[in-house]
Amino acid sequence: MFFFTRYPSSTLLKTYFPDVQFNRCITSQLIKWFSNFREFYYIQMEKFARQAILEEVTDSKHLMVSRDSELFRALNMHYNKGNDFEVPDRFLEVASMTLREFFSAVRAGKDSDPSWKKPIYKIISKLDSDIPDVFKSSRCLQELLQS
DNA sequence: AGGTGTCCTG
DNA sequence: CAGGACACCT
Repeated sequence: MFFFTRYPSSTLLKTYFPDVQFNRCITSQLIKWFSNFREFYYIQMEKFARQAILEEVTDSKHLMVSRDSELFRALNMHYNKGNDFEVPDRFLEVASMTLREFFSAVRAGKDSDPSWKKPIYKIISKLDSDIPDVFKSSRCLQELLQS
């Protein structure tokens, strides 16, 4: 689901787990998961952005996340270990945008500001997509089991 | 006060 | 990932 939405609301999550009785604990745990997912995501982005700068990449236009890039491998291994899901193109676009944001921010020296990542987070939070209905837990589990 | 997000830690 | 502290918002 993270491939589609990085900042899901609790209400959205609830609609995707219709067979789960949500309480404060379960809800906050799910929210926590996505928070952890984001942390990993942004850490990777910063790492590869800084690496690109060290490699003296100049044009951020050529900076993108493709399915055969190292960054994609790291992300896919983390969120989709068994390759159970086909990663949507939209995610690659968002990832590429994130990478470029980090790249230009670091290159501009904005990382001296303690809260330099906040603006990037805000941009990325606007890029969430809808989650396909296939992910609604019951059906999703069935498909995983038969594959 | 309770929900949410981040940072830091293990 | 989970736990906990902390800030921010409602």
